Amino acid sequence: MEWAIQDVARASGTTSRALRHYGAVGLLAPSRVGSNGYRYYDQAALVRLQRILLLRELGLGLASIGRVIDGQQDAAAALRTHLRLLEAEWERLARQIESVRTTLRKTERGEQLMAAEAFDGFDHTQYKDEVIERWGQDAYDRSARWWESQSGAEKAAHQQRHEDIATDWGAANRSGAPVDGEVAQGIAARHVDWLSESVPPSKGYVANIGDMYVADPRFGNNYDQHEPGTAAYVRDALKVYAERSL
Amino acid sequence: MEWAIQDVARASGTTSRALRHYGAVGLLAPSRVGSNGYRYYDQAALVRLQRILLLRELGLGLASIGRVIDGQQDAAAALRTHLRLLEAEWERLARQIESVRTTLRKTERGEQLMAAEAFDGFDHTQYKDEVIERWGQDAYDRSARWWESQSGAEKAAHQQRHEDIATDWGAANRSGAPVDGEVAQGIAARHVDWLSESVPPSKGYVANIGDMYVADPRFGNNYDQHEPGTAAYVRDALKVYAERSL
DNA sequence: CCTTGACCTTGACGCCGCGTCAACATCTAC
DNA sequence: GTAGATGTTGACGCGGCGTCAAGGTCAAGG
Repeated sequence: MEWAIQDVARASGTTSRALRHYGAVGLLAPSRVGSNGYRYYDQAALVRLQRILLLRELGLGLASIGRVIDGQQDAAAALRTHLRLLEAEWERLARQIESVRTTLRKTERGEQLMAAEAFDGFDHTQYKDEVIERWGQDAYDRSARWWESQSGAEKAAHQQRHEDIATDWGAANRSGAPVDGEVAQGIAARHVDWLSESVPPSKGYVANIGDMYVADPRFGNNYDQHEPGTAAYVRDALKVYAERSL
Repeated sequence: MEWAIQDVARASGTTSRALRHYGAVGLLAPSRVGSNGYRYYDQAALVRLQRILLLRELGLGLASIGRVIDGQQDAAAALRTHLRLLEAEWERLARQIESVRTTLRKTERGEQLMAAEAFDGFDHTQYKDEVIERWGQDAYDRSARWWESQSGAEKAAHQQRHEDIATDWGAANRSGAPVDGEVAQGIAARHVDWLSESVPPSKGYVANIGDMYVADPRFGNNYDQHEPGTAAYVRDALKVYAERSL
């Protein structure tokens, strides 16, 4: 007993195009191909198709399905792997939905949160892992809570202050002012003051954050863009400031 | 102040490839292009980029982002539409995850649910609308509940019984046995008995279901594949049986 | 001046699972 | 014979870039 492609498609709830596709990728070959090129499927092919469609409904990719069906991979193992992927995606979606809801609420309240919050290289979510690794979970949590509590305008102001400080760092470096001189130490004081808006800065924190500016170009560029080598200059000036004044 | 593409990429947490892509699709043009073809971005471009990335993090497509940013579409409206999509997808994923978990449990218990539950052309979900239209909502609900309550093995057995009956219908038709004769009516009795597994068959139901076998090839093929014209044969035999015995 | 290495360009394919024409051959029924 | 349903292969499209490929440009150092 055999069926034409359209019969199979209707019986299985898929399409003839999909069946041809499965043939093309070597997932399901017709049991017979007529001299006219027509594809015919027998009972065995239907069973195989059914297994394919079952796994596909679960969201597996055609490649995995092929491996499972041909016995090259354990079905349970494939499903477990797949399940983890699905769950991760599901959680990602949940977070995204929350973000959209929040953003929607804010825009409806008329907030212009998409305005001019220029990049500051200190995005409190983007570098989450690094921040936690270096200063611990609480520091991150406090910082994140603080950041979340700010309005768009407050965030923008905060970043503007930093932008000004970075510009001054660049100018100081360009002018050749010594890192332990009055100019540099004055900027360092403002820098620490700026830092204290989000996190109460300890001596060790201030002394070491400069290393990160130098080591990590994602942070350092904020300074080096004004004048090359400024990140290192900032690092040294902050170390001096931490020793002297904290 | 302007920045080279790589600087912008690092500062914004994206890639130069993406920036070129945004340029190519008209989403974000560089503020200046050098005579050497190099792209440079100024503050305004950065602000625009930031809005792009914000919306992209929320999962919006580049096309929508373009419309929103260029003020051709209300941001709130776009976000609401998008939110509905996300929520639908989220629920779909949740259902899929449940399916995978169920399937995984079964395969781990050793059940061969991917085995030979061949298509029967009577899939209780596939033809939902038709079934409801012909026999009403309750009939469908009852049938669906019954079907759902069956295990894989029970479903397979149910379908195997039908497969046997269909084979016999084909043989009876081929042999030329009269539809009101002993052979055909015997098969009709088994057929009705089989039907009663899922739905208590009324006289009218039995008398008319044969019409559907003939009218709808998706159903009729199950019989005609054994011997052409068997669907009509079954229809006639069932009509006689309904009159005489129900 | 030359090299090295980092960075820039355009162009094009790949991914994933088919949907959707297009252009043409074949089967079925009247 | 002819219409209409159904079959074939071939190729593009989708979304958002990643990832070569092949080559031009620039700053720094010898």
